[in-house]
Amino acid sequence: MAVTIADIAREAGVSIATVSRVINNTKPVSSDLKNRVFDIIEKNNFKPNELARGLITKKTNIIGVIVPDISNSVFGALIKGINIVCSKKGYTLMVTESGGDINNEIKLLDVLADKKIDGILFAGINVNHKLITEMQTKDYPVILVTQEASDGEGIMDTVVHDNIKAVYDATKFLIDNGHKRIAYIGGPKIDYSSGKKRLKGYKLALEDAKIKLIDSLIEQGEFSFQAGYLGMKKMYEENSVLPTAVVTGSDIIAMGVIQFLTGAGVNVPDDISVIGFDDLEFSTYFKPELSTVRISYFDEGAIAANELIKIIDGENITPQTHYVPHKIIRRSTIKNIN
Amino acid sequence: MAVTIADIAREAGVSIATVSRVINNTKPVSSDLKNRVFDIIEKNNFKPNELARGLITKKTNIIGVIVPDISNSVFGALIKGINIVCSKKGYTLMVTESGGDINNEIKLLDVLADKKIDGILFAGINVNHKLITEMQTKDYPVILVTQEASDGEGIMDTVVHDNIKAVYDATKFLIDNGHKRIAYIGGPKIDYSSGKKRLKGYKLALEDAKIKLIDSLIEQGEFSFQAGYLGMKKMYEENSVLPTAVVTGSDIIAMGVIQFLTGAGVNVPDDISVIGFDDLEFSTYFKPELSTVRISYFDEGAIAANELIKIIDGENITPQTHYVPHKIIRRSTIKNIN
DNA sequence: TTGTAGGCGTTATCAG
DNA sequence: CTGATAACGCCTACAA
Repeated sequence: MAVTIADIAREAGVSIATVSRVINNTKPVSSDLKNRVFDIIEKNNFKPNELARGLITKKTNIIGVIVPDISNSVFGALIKGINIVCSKKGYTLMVTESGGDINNEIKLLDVLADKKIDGILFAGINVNHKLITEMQTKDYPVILVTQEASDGEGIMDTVVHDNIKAVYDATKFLIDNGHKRIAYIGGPKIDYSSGKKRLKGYKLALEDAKIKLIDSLIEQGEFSFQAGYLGMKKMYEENSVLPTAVVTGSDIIAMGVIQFLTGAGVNVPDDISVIGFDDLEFSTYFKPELSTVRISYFDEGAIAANELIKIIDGENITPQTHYVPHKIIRRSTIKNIN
Repeated sequence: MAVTIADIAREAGVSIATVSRVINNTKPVSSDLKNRVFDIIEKNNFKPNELARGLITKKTNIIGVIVPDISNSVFGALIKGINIVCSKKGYTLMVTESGGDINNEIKLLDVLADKKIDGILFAGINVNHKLITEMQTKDYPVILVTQEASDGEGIMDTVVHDNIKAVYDATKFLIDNGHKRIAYIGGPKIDYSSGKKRLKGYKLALEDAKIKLIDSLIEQGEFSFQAGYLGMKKMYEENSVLPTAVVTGSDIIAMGVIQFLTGAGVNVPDDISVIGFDDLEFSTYFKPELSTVRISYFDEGAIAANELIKIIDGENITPQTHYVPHKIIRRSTIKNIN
């Protein structure tokens, strides 16, 4: 049986209340008494039971995290960023995986609630009205990371990168390098921020450059190597005139694209330029080294965690969307054809 | 204020005890009463407070995880495996990151204890006597994953791959392909399972094949691309006769090795064969496609989680080391020179 | 500055 | 089968 506050009180010859006060420094206690109690606590290696404490204070110092895929390096970086600030501020992480399925996400919202977490950092695929309503009925704060709400944007506090702008910049970068026939191979349509918004950025950039959109140069699928490979294959087979460049929804997709191209005897970047998205560690090791849009998921996690903790601490914050800057990284997969 | 068991009892016109019984199905309750209570619970969406419950039952259904690096894909896969079985069995994961630092690990052992987790899955770098002693004084079970104890092996329940055998097999594979001058570039010496043991496997294989060990063909450093690059560079510069093959401690190291070799005009695998370790997703996308030793960290996590839950459930298990099988994967970086 | 006692939401023991 | 009631370990008015 672990030592309790009562044991300490007894040994120190004081009341439980007094011990509690010195532990929490919540009310003045004479310094000699304080020292005596501290010594006894130290000696017995006493640690207050956090369950009992949480029962009263309604605080557990646990923060819940919901991500679609724990083993995906994007979310790995995100969680690392979250953990860095949380652990520093005395919070422990409860990490869960949703598979991106909304019913699962709703379930996890409850599982974590049952665990009495102080707040949640939520990375979803499509944070729609239903999900938001669900979140708002909870008695803990939740912050969106990596993904903004697809419905009623601005209602939820959010930390993301500007997906539209990021892909806009990527596309613009290719245009500035002389490309006009630019394809897009990106993530799924259901994925609001990473699917829809990125596509939008692509379209906007073409529009601003007065380049006509060509439907057969747009493919949407999974965020996978295979999807990139197959998407490029389809495009290759269905277009008599190939694009000179392709914007992709992720580095993994880009790798699949390049894999197909190389296999088909199309040289990257001599024949076709390719730009990725995310800037995974491996993108540097890939051959040819992948040009991409660097996103700091680590930073997003850290900022979101900070924001959440502020709210937990009672700071009155009006919901807003924080944008973490991105950066175009030029490596070896883009050719200037001006 | 959330609804409590008292509210349910009142509305159902029964005692709190009765409600508790129908919830936990711990003692017979007349079926009509049971139904009435269930209905009211349903209607009010009542969920027992897990803190209060845990206070009494000494069970939280939380499992703690300690890994050196959350964003490392190896541990990503491990955690995913752990989570799959834990979530299925009603456990939630508390994930922490140690940086591989022993003092940090000891601290986390306490942080998690304070959270009243039911048990811990521990992935360390060097699980020495001090750490084991620390673990054994805790009042919760801990299972080692990915790493066996460096001191007093067999004392702790452990789930790992056989590092010695795995690298032995890798080295043997090269020998069988006609190689005799085989180098080793692996992880740090402090790392017991992944550093020391893998080196041992290499040495054993050479010994069994009656190949003399050459000190200048052995490099130990970090598990990083850079370490692989620099290790190979050093070896390249210090040996007049290059090896015909190199065994590495990880895929990342192997990639660094190949990067240097390629840059130095040495062709892989025509001039030098290389074999990695882990089989990361990216090893297939790498050029040339990396031959490697496949380890299923996912399985290790799943098995370890299962084992831990058994212990938590009171099954009396004698500590043992479970080995998860590995597999040599031949791709494009090994040449048969027989 | 310190102590008493009630309560947080459950489970578990003991009667009936 | 069902109901009081004492824990579980701690915090926090309220008194003193």
